[in-house]
This record gives sequence, C-alpha cells and structure tokens, in this order.
Amino acid sequence: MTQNADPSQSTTKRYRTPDGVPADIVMFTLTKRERKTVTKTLPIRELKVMLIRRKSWPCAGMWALPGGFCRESESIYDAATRELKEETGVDGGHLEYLGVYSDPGRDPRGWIISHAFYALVEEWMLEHRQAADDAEEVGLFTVSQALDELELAFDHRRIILDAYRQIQQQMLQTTIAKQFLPEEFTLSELYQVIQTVVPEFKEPNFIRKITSTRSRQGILEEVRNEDGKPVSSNQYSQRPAQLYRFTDHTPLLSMYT
Amino acid sequence: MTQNADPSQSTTKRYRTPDGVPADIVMFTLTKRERKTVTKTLPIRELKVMLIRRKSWPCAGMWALPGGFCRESESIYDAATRELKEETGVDGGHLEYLGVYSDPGRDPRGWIISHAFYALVEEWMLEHRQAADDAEEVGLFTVSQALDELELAFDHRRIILDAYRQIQQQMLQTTIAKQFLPEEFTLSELYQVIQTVVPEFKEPNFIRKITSTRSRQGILEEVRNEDGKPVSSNQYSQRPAQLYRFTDHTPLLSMYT
DNA sequence: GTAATAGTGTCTATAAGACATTATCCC
DNA sequence: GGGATAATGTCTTATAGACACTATTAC
Repeated sequence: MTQNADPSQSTTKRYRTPDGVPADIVMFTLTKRERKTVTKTLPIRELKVMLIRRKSWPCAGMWALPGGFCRESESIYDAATRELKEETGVDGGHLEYLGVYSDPGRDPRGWIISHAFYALVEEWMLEHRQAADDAEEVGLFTVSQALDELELAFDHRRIILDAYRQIQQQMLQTTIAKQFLPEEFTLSELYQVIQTVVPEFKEPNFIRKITSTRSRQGILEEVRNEDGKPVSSNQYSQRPAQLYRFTDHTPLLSMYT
Repeated sequence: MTQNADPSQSTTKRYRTPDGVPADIVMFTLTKRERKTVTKTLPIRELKVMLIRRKSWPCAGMWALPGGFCRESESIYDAATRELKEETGVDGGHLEYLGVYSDPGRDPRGWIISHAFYALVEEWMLEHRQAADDAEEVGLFTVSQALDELELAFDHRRIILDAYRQIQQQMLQTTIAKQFLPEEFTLSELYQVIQTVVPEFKEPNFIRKITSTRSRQGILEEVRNEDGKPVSSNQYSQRPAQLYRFTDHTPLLSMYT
C-alpha cells in the first residue's frame, strides 16, 4: 500500500482508524534528602519515577504512567506538554520524546497507540499533583521498585525500562545533568548526580579530567564574580569548592576518534 | 485529562480520533560507482534517498517518502517492515524508528499522525521498485538535492532532515557503517563510508587509531583464514590491504570520561 | 588540634597528532 | 622502474590512571 490510499474514506468505514492516541509521560525526579550528620556533606540523592494508581477499568488498581489523549488541534508533543503542566501545575521541566508503543492488544479499550515521553522535573513540582487531585493515589518510586516490585498497567513496564536506559545514555552523552542541578554547582555534585542515574559510572580522577583536559574544556565553565575572581561554595563541604556551570556546548562524540 | 478517560466512547463521537496512522520511510542507500581510471581505486560513493512522485491529491506532482497506513493488527514497526518489504521486494535492510510527526494540518486529508522510520538498504534492492510499479515515478536523490532542490510533500523535508542528522550521528556513535559495507572490508573503505555520510569527519591517522588504541580495539577484528594468517584484499588498491569485520561490541561513549 | 572534603604533584603508560619512511603490489 | 596505496617508524605533546600529598574549612 502506498500513501496514495485515501484515509478520508474512513468515514465510510473503509479503513479502521485508531481509537485514541495518548501521550504517556515517564516523570523522573532526583530526590534530595539531607543527611543528619555532624558535618557538612552531600545530600542523599535518588532517581525516582512518578506513577498513578488507576481506579477504573482497565488495569484498575495497577500503577500507570500519567498521560492523556491527544486532541486534533495539537501535536503529540503539545499533548505531552499540556499533560506535564496539568500534572505539575507549572510550565517547565525537561520533556523529551521517547517512542511509540503500538503493539496490537496493548490496551483492552481498543486500538490505542501510545506515545511515550520522559520528563525531568524537580521534586517540588510533584507535590502539586498530590494536592490537586487527592482522589487519585500518587506514588514516587525508585526505578528498581517500579520495575521489579510493582504491578504496572498496560506495557508501562517496558516504557519505563526504555526511558531508564535512555536517560542513562543521555546522562553520559549530553548535558541533561543540568536538569538535575542548580544553575551553579560543584564538581562533586555533578559527579554524584551522574552516579545516581548511572551507578556503573566510576571516574576517580573526575575533577582533574573535567578541569584539565582540552577536549572536555568546553562543557563546563568556572563561575566568576564581577571582579573575575572564582566563586566557590562550602554548602556541602568544609573546604569550599569551585562552582561551575554548563556552557551551551555539547561535544559530538565518536567511537572512531 | 488522565488516562482514565475512555476512548471506546469515540464510537459515540464523544472524542475525535485520528484519521490514519501511516509509517513513512526515509530509505537511504549508498551508491557505488566505479571510477574509470587506469589503476585500481575506491569507487565513488554517494548517500542517496529514495522518493516517489505523487500522482494524486494531495500534493500531486510533489516528491514524497514511501509509506503506508498502519493496520489494527500490526504495530507501527510491523507496518514499516511490511512497507519496506513492499518497496524493495526483499526482507532485510536496517530499519529504525525516527519519530512521530503530528503537527495539526500537516496533511490535508485530515488528522494524520505519521511515524517516520529510516532504512539503510543496498542499491540493488531499490531496482525492484522501479520494475514493480512503473506507473509511479521513483527517484534516487542525494540528500542535498532532496533538501534544497525538490518540492517535497507534507512535512517530508523536515523528516528527511531529521533522518539525515540521525544517520550522521549514528554513523559516528554506533556500528551502522556495517549496513553500508560488505561483511569484510578494508579500513579505507570504512573510512570512505564514514566520510560519505559525515563529510566533516576527518581523521588522518585513521588506520593507526583503529588498530593500535586499546579503547577502540573491540570494535573491529582482523579477518584471518583457517591457518590464522591475516587475510587481505587488493580489490581497491595495488598493495593488498588487511580485511576487517565488525565485532558485536559497541562501546558506550561518554563525554565525561 | 582533628576530621573532612577540595584540589594538586608526580610518575608511568598510553594515546594523539604530524610527518617521514618503508612495503607490496600493478603496470 | 614508476606509480599507487597500505602500513609502520619516529618524535613531540597530551591524556589516563593511580596515589600520595597539600589546602581550606568546620568543629
């Protein structure tokens, strides 16, 4: 079949058309819990995903990704943006397309083709949800909890798994780490964020590599005040640490060079 | 709106549903043209994309990506696989998902949400198309021709541009180069293929880097015969060159290490 | 002072980058 | 032998990787 086929004839039931095209969002957040130690230290961070317990058929009682159906007047991305806004009550948060989930029978309601997104939001943005719609149960789970311990609706386990892999890859190959950090941060914080999302990541000489290898120079820049003096912070350590921020530059990686 | 909304009620016209969900394929091929020189040399390679000239409304006369509508009994990926098979007459060819294109009004026929794929096929696979359906005009264009010189249907220019960027990135970060090469190949061939797809790629010491840096050791392996002797080929050069093949290993790249 | 984390010194092995040189074939 | 491409030698500089060491703060 080629695209010359005319689906406007679907009104005459010549073709079956989908029953709905939702956008589902894997909402990640990096929780930050202060440690109650005698001395200054980095908080404990954990990667979590927000899920909603379904109340009605289908998959009643199971945990599912927040989502909503796309309207004719908007693109799928618009729908996801709108949904994210409705869930968090604020604009903002990093939203990215993940993929399409269209296996026949994936949704007992009919021919439902779902578009998955993942969002990186701040923890406080999720509190709105709990207040706004207290009729629905909302949960924040670690990724391994979600994947291994919960009963998930539809093919949402697969989606969460795909999103997790995607975010891990992006954490290493792009600068999305900035979504989980304040504008200015220390290198220990950055390292901790990377390790929280990608536990396998180990780099003993992290500070030195970032600061003194030319090929990585462009990624970060030192924060300086008006006088050009380096700015540091002792929020998380006894000895103050230099603050950095991301530049706009993302290097193009290659396995051949 | 949350996913509790029930789209099965769309039969009662409570919700508008899409009029069709096609899969469109950006079919890339790397053409290979022998040079008529006195001495052995690499062929001229060019990255091309296959397009079809539309005969009927909408966008009649314009060039468009091959594609077809998805059926209820198959996933989008299935539909693309089927379409690729119909276009080329053979199974095979690398097929990968690119993204969803859903801007309102992108297709005058109605609410049509298109899913773009890109395929890497061999040149001979495209000849079938010309023979099979000679009623439709088929064209092979370089990417810059397609982007700059042709009048393209729908949002297909955007799709081709996205696919081009994607394939360039993948050429450097994955081993898709193998899709454009025979099982066994020389390093000059590999280098040429990379450069054809990513003209900016320059690496004077390419051979040495591949063969003598530990971090890249895993990507390729030397071809050896039964006796363990290295196998070389003089197909494209006077002095025979060592043959290589890709291993299953694709390194995980990181901008921080 | 001590504890704690930030950051540097130092040394070795490996890799990058730029050329020059040699090797192996075709003609 | 001459021409062409493959592959290695060589030299300089940069980076990786491992640890020991110094620096700056809190308490």
